[in-house]
Amino acid sequence: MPASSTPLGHEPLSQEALRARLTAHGIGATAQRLEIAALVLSEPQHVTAEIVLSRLGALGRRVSKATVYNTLNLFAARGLLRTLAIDPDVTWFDSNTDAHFHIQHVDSGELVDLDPHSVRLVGLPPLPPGTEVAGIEVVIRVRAQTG
Amino acid sequence: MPASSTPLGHEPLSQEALRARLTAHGIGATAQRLEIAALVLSEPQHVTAEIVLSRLGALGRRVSKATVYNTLNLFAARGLLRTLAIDPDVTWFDSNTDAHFHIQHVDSGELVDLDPHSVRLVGLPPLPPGTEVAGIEVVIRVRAQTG
DNA sequence: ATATGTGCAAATCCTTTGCATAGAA
DNA sequence: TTCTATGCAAAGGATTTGCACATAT
Repeated sequence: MPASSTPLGHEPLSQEALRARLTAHGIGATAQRLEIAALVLSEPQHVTAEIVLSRLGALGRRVSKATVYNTLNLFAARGLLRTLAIDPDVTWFDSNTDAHFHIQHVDSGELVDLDPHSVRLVGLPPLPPGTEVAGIEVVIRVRAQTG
Repeated sequence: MPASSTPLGHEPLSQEALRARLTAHGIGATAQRLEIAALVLSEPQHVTAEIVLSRLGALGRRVSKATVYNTLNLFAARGLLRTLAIDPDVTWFDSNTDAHFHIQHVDSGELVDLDPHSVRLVGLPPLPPGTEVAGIEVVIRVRAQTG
């Protein structure tokens, strides 16, 4: 576990800081990974592989789709990102790894963080014997008001 | 599956009752739909298209994969089932349409209802303006205890 | 008859994978 | 070197779709 370079972990990060962050997580700092890290880790956000790919394209950086998927999955495995398994259509990656919940617009798929202080999960559910919590996800799906 | 309780609409259903239920929801009562309804609506449970397909096969009923998907989606659209969009690998359909949350085993994918009385969501999240709640999903993912 | 539903196969879409090449230690 | 990462295209798996045939009212 790192915790060395960035207190909150989401300040605009220098190339050096990014490299240190990857290294601290046991991730080799390649050009492509640094590009993706710069896009994704600089501030809390929700991204899909497709989004990362298009942003890279907009910046003129050419990174293959396979590498984007590999990198996002690697970051998630090493704790730099959190995988959100709440959308059947696409895998979302969250650069905010703190415990928090989400609002999703069902029409656009867009995700928004839920204010951690506004909603709370109360009560200890009886877990199946021999199991432990791997993660908790709360999604409030919203749509445009009808009528 | 021990039916310790019997939520609304989950009594063992006769062919007549099933037909009436479909008709009441504006669904034409075809042979295939009745087969699937008998399997799925008779008691609260979580199923995937694949599960329904294999159960039908085990009973010697031949229903095409396309029809199983069409039927489950139709049932969900008409309110007989609830779609659970919490598993990136597969779409789960829940024949318990009452508000409740879930525990999922990350290894097997298996879903279990969370006792509605043990866990509660507290606090009103500020919804994006012009939106209304379409649904709320809470998933507690568990895994086999390590160590 | 006339509108609907079913089944098969092909098509889609997201994601992963195999393998040859390129880069880093 | 020697190990690891990248890129391309193909593979994979769940779900949808087009269309001809069958069914129901």
